[in-house]
Amino acid sequence: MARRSGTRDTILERATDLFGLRGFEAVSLDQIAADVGVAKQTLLYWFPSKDDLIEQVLAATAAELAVVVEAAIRSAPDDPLDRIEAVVKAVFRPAVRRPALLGLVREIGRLPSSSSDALTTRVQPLVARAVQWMRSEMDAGRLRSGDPSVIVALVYATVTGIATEPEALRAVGWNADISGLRRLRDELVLFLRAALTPR
Amino acid sequence: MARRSGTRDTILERATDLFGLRGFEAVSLDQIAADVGVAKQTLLYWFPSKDDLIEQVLAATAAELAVVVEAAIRSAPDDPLDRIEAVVKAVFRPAVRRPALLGLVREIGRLPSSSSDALTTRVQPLVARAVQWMRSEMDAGRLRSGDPSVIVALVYATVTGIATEPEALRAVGWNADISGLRRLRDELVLFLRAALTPR
DNA sequence: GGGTTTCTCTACCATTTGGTAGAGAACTGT
DNA sequence: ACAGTTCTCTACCAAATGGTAGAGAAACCC
Repeated sequence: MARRSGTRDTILERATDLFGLRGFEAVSLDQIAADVGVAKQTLLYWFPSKDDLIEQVLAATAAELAVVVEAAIRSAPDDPLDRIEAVVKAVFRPAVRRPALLGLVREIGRLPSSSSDALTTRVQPLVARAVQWMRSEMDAGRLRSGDPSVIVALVYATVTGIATEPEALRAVGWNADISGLRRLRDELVLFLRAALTPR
Repeated sequence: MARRSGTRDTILERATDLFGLRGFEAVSLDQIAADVGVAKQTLLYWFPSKDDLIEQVLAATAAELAVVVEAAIRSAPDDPLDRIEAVVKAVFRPAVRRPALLGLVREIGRLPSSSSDALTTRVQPLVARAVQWMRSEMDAGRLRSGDPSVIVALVYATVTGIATEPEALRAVGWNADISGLRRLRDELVLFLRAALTPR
């Protein structure tokens, strides 16, 4: 049953980018096939239907993001504020390198929830852990008190908003090159520090 | 040349919601027509093409958002931090009432820029003014120093991220009801206060 | 070498897409 | 009452959509 060609992986990768950048419904199988350089029916050999392809793309993306975040958590420093900074920067890294990844997350709301279960079940525990950790740090007085789940949601919304809307951000007079993304990321970290440093 | 029926306005309104919630390419003229309760060709009577409809939707949305923001600026208090809070809350209001409005903004990046000129040219000056104002307040020492354009972009990304991704936010364990949105908004305002209060 | 599995292809299909042509109501000003 | 405009409709079209059927290479195991 071992795969002998890389076609499947290539399809997954290109589909991830196209879906993330333009949306599931807006990208046709023909377009993905042309992008990969293969016949549409080759896609349908590897993935029985477009819905299945979407599901696999989400599953692969969830796995990839989870690995990055887990690694960042494992190697992060102990000081709560440094730790937050490290993890936020880690989340930003794939988003900067490959905005389509977070563009996918944005697309979830447009799907029947069953298709996004793979991603949701992968991301939820990480977030739950983050919220729990933050609450305990707050109780211990090492972070200023607040509602951890709201803070996490806020960071999440910011990161996805930044990562997926470079064009729209240009509409507010901001330049979406790499250095611009870095400045945004650093400003976000400063915000978090200012808001969470214990008084 | 006066309009005798409200059909055109109804089409614009419904199309705004559908486009904002599901994306331009994902929504067909047939679907909009069915939603409005009219034949597809009635749409094409009022708007010569789908592209034209999109353009008109964006123009109307830009006008609507600009009015809200301008009114908020005009009646906002003088203290810089209070002023920021008032404007942010004003921007949030239509987003909360009608998330599709900001969903539209998110769609801009997927359009040929000519189609979004109407929105861009309407929003840009407002943002430019905000940045200029913030810089002068920083110079006067009434706000902590920073890069105003980055801060504005950050707020913008947060608001659109929150307003357009209730489903995705649920994936990170956050509840997207009205009170949840209010809590997020209030937390954002707290962040801004903490980050911008002069030391 | 022969049979099986892996992999990609051409040919085709029903449905949906954005859009055209043009008929016919219904309201308007005179 | 009548001419012109405003407004919505049915009927149709070429192209693109997701998907099926099945043929033909190429690599694998024996």
